[in-house]
Amino acid sequence: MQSLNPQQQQAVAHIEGPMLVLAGAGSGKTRVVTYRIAHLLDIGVLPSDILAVTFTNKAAEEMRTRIRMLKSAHILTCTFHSLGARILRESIGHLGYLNDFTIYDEEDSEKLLKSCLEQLNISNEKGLLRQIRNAISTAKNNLSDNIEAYPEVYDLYQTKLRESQALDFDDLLYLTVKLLKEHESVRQEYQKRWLFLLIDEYQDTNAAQYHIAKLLSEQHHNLFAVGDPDQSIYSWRGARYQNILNFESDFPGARIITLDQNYRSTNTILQAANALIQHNANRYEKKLWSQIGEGDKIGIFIAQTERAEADFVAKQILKHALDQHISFNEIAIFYRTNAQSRAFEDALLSRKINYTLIGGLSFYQRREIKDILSLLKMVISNADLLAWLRTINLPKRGLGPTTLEKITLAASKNGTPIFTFSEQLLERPHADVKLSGKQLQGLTDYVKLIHHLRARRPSIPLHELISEAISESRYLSYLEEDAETCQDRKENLNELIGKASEWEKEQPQPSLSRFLEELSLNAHVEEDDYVPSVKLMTLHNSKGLEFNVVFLAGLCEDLFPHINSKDSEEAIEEERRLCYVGMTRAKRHLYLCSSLYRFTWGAEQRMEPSRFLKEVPAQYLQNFSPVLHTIQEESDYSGFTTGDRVLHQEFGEGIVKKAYQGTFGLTYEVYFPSHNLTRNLAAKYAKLVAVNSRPLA
DNA sequence: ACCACTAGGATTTTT
DNA sequence: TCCTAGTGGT
Repeated sequence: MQSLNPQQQQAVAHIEGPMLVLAGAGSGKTRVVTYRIAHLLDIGVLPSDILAVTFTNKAAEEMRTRIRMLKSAHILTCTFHSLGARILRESIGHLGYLNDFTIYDEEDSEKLLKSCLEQLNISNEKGLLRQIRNAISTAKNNLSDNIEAYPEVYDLYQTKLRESQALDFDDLLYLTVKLLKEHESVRQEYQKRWLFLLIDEYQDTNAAQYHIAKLLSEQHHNLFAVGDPDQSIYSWRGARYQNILNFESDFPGARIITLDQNYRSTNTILQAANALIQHNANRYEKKLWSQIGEGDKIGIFIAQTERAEADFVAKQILKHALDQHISFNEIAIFYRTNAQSRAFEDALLSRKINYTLIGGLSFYQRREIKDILSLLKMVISNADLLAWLRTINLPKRGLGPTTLEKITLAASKNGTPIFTFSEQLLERPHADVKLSGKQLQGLTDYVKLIHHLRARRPSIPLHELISEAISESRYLSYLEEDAETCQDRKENLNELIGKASEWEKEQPQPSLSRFLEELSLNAHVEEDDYVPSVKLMTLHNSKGLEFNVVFLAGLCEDLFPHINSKDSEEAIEEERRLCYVGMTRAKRHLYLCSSLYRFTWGAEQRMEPSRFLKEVPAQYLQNFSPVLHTIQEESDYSGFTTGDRVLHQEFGEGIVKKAYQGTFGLTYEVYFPSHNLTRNLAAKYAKLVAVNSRPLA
């Protein structure tokens, strides 16, 4: 307790009733949550009475380990989605579903939706598929069961999900709310199970998540919510930061505590971030402060091209690593869209800097992994249509799209699960499905393969089952058709086997179904820390993390803020919050980078520097850019141009005569009247300071 | 049914 | 620039 400030202490000591902690960036939020859990345990609350819900798997993991550092108890920490999966696994029967449903990820549900469009003869023009997917997702997250456009697609999609005995990600929330709302006994059961409920990142809860929180805490009222409205960045996923502002009225008797002392960043970084977020009209005033001291100025770099931008970042990373002995693990590059990562990967690779790409296409989303996992899904399920479609013709068994459509349609008409239907087809022919001898043989092989794996499942460990699935299906010979990618893919499969056996060792009761469930909800938990590496990620992925050195890249108008957010001030404000989140991840060194030209879709495009650059006052900035005049015209960055007055440590006041790119990077030719001396000074070595008001004598 | 080739569309952000 | 859906030949 003594290591906490008074506000933190109050939050930690809070026991019963609703509480909202408005926790600014870096204000020790995780610490407060973990200490409070420890405190609850100290006063005799059982570990099993406590439920902590976070926003990402990573955050859940982090919280679990932080709690374990304090207490040896096991506290259930999970995301809303995995909480939903857990509840539904136990109780979905009340809604008329079977409880051994499979979970479809984004790719799966998009494929399923695509098949719906095809079946209804609706062509996927102008990203209609995506639009409908978003509409369905939004509807479910807002707890509505219809959409305006193409309701028939929604209906068919739901029907197909049910036929496949599958739930999509949004169902995990939507159906949980439905279950808790409509079945009082079920609701009471879960209200009794968890007497203390903690929710992190409360500003990013959507309607469904909000209702889960409300329903679960209705009896005991012990809801402890933590969040920061300035860090709400998921409105496009239905998040409503208003939830945090309405907390007092939603949960009568709520106490509210604000944490505004920042323990992470230098004052320069905080002031700059504060200044930026001030440009948002819709916000509750809160000013972070810190005792860490002023620290370095924020580096600004406007490159000519995105390549040059990446080069600067790579160079600067090496400089920090070599000069200040900062580990690569303490350095991160953030960008707005995943596609931006490539330039940085190239630059880091060419300098042999280890890096880890966070997010993006994860291991478990790779084709070969999903193929084999789908095969394993068929071991468990008779109904999983997508897993069946994915594996039935791998390797080629003579069953092409036309035949598959006939089979799936007939199975659907029959009301028979797809695999069961396949088995029946072998025994007696079906009027609508005529198969050639070759096709019949192929289908027989497939059914035999699944039967074989099903028979083997009880007697061999999981990782052996996986390698048997690979060998028995002759998957490797299929991979060998593409010589270029074959080696990589084989290695990935080996890694999958390795990961499975590792997982088996850790689990008290390993089973195939648990393994698959964990993977579908926890698709990226990788990351080996053995080799220090620079972390590359989107700004969204950066939430909740901190690094000694942060590069915020691609600060170009239309990229960040993104072009799609231009038509509404609300959306621009969310982009600004995203920028705020990025800046406040930095502990000591922050760089804001941009470029004047950028390759998009193969063509070079002129970009304007982001408005966010101009919203950070020049006094906090230090310009590293080579193209001074361009920048000076366009905004008020620090950095010097001809005519600027500067102060030098040794020579005193001087005037910049020229700025140019020298051997040591940006260089100034400066005249010092008091010494009657002209010197060429490299910007990175001579620490020149701006002299603002006073003219030279 | 499968293969090879081509034209046109794509990039926001995530559980 | 890269990926994928669509086309036409075998």
